[in-house]
Amino acid sequence: MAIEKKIDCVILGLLSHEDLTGYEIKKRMDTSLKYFWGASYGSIYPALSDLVKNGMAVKRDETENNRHKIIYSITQKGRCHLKDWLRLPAEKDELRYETLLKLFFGNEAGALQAISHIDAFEEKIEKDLQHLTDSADILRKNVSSDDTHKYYLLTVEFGIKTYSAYLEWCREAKTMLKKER
Amino acid sequence: MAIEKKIDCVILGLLSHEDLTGYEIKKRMDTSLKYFWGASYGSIYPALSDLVKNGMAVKRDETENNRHKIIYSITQKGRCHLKDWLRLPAEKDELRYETLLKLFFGNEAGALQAISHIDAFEEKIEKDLQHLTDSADILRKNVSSDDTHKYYLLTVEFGIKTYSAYLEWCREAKTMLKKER
DNA sequence: CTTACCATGTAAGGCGTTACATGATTCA
DNA sequence: TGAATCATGTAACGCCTTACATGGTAAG
Repeated sequence: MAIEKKIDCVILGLLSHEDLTGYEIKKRMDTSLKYFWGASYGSIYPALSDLVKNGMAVKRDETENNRHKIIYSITQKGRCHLKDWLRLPAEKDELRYETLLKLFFGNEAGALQAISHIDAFEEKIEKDLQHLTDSADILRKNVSSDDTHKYYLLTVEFGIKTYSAYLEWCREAKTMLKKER
Repeated sequence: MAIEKKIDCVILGLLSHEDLTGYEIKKRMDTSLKYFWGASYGSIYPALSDLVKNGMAVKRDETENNRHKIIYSITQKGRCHLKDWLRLPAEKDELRYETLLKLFFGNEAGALQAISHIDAFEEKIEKDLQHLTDSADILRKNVSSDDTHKYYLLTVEFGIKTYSAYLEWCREAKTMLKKER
């Protein structure tokens, strides 16, 4: 099993904090990680099976108020694997913004349409920024109690910084487009 | 042929400016578009075939100083398709930063390692920012002559804004990590 | 009683990269 | 003469998403 498969490493990373079910892992992806990494059930559950098969994690069945769960824990081998991967330099930081793509070809459609794409983008970013700011407030209160919060906060602050820059750009871009029409 | 296939729309967008060969399209992807969209030959050439098959583009063979080329042009139908796609709201703006992922799990590896990931990230961003700044300077000089430059400049300014924010974050994040060790 | 959430998975198919294969020309 | 660039393509493979399939529980 090579080191490169990202989904495995992400899951191991989450399991290194705490034991989790596949469902809970998905929730983490949709909240804490969603701004810079995503994954669906269709990749999470098979990855969990592989992890167990390769001795990186173990699973146990539990029933809580008649509800069946499969809880995964990281093994020593899994922790080593995670550490090896964390040591390697990041190889791919990539951004795919359809909004920018549409803007790039903006002359084909005109300034009004470009502005409406920017408006939609701005609205989404504003909402997400609010959410990030809330997260940061909560994290700052707990940052001393748990070291994992410190690193989580760092990624949230990355989001806040960049999303604020996006908003600045939105305003300037729209001003430019309105002026030159 | 549905509207959704991105690679087709990107190629049509490029062809809406000028006739191009597959090779030249790849070059555009690696320069003007690389900060927010990427594509390899393995997706470009098949897409070009499909585009011709569907009447969105036409190709012609040419020989320039004994060098064989296949030059593609957009058709009226292709232009309509492009415009239809440009009208639709952008559905996916997504970022996948392995650096942030590794940072998120930073407590497993420690502050020193986190800092070295940030250093690598910072170095790459600084280089790219320089390149973006150079592009912006050139574009600003030509922005009045050609409307397509205006929109190109907008995306470059997006890059400059966000990359500058990244650098600010890098410095703050490192300060935080060094202080708390 | 029905909507939302908890919970686990599979199958088909899409999309794209990497690596390979080939060959000409230009420049040092 | 050898490296870089121009130029076109294919095949294998990997990875992931979407949609489907199933069923329990909590809350309103």
